[in-house]
Amino acid sequence: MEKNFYEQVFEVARLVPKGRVTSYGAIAKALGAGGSARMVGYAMSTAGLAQPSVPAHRVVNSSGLLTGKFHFSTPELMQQLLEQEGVVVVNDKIKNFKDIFWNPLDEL
DNA sequence: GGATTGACGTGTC
DNA sequence: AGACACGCCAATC
Repeated sequence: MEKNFYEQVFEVARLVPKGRVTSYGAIAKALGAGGSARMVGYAMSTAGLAQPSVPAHRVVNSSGLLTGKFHFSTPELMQQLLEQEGVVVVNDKIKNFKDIFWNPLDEL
């Protein structure tokens, strides 16, 4: 552990390619945190304060639901950003989530 | 330094 | 299918 847990989370979150999404649990696992998926989400809450903007909109829960959209400037921002990248969002949930899901472990 | 918290995950009812 | 409960682990108060 040379970096803080937060920084590691931010790092992985920034690695998410455009038009793709990942889940908190996947990131946690990629960091070796395993079941500490909550920490990932918690870290993301500070992502807004992180200097290199973190694409938190590309990170959703395992169901592909935009759980953290309320933490953005505006709840609509998250969905808008995703749609901008070609991600289809329906009813606050990502369509074809499994299809566009980006696994950090696949890159790491 | 103990208790609380939390943008989660999985399993049950 | 929707709601509820418990578990995990680190940061913050």
